[in-house]
Amino acid sequence: MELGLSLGDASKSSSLLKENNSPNEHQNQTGLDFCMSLGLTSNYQERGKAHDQNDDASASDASQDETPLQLNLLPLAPLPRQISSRLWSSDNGSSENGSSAAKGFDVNRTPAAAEASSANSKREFEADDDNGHNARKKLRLSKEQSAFLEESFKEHNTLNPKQKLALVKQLNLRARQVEVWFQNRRARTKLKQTEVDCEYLKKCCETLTVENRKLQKELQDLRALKTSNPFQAATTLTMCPSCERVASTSAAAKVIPFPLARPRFYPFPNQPAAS
DNA sequence: GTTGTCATAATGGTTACATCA
DNA sequence: CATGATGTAACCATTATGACA
Repeated sequence: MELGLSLGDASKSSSLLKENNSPNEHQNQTGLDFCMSLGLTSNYQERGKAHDQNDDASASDASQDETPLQLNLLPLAPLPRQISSRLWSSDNGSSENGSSAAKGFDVNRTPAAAEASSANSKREFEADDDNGHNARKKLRLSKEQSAFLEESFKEHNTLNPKQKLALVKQLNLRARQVEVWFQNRRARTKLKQTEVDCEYLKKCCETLTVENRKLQKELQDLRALKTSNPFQAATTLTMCPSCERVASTSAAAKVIPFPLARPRFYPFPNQPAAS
């Protein structure tokens, strides 16, 4: 069974339903037109969020045998997103009490399984609570699924359509789920990397602060030296050949004759590098 | 049983790119 | 060829859910 929803223009919905098998069906988003299918056909995978349907490999094999049921919603009918989320956690027939906790659309089920269970469902659009609201259903991937995705992610952190399809088949998930998983996984990687970078920069900052203090101190000493003895000060400066920094620690204590002061550059090519 | 926190699945919006008229 | 419309996929920020302490 397929259920077509039309917002605003019923005639458009009819045409949509006829084209329901088109992989581009969801693209008809202009205006108030809104179409969805659910329940008993192989495109059980609902998705009120129309554009998701494109990601679903199974969406294109919707059965053509069923006569679509078309609803024309009244102005106060739920918004598409609400409908969408309702579908996500629609009653799968496993519970009679109607509590939202007991309900839920098992997104891990195969299309066949979903079809079988939804065959008992007559309440796909019933409100889950008094307000007519419903929460989206969040699945937890099994350990095996997660591990497999993780392995796949190690090999390539982005998916091409072929790889995606392979994972979809292997893990029995929807394409959108695989896609979202990779998306979120990339986000986690990026976040982790950002944290590492942040830590590294923090360390750099600390090092530079210490370095800066040292240099400030050196500068202070040099200035003090210069004011106390301007002639000697010039001759006591030494330059580290590696970092090209002026050392002034003992400069104030004794005067080093100019020729003995370290040259800025070693004049001979074979001269060992400064340690 | 309730509450707070955390990990993460899912959503909606935006953008870039390809294709077509 | 240039251009606008449209479709598609990827990314991002954010939300919401489920598990657990």
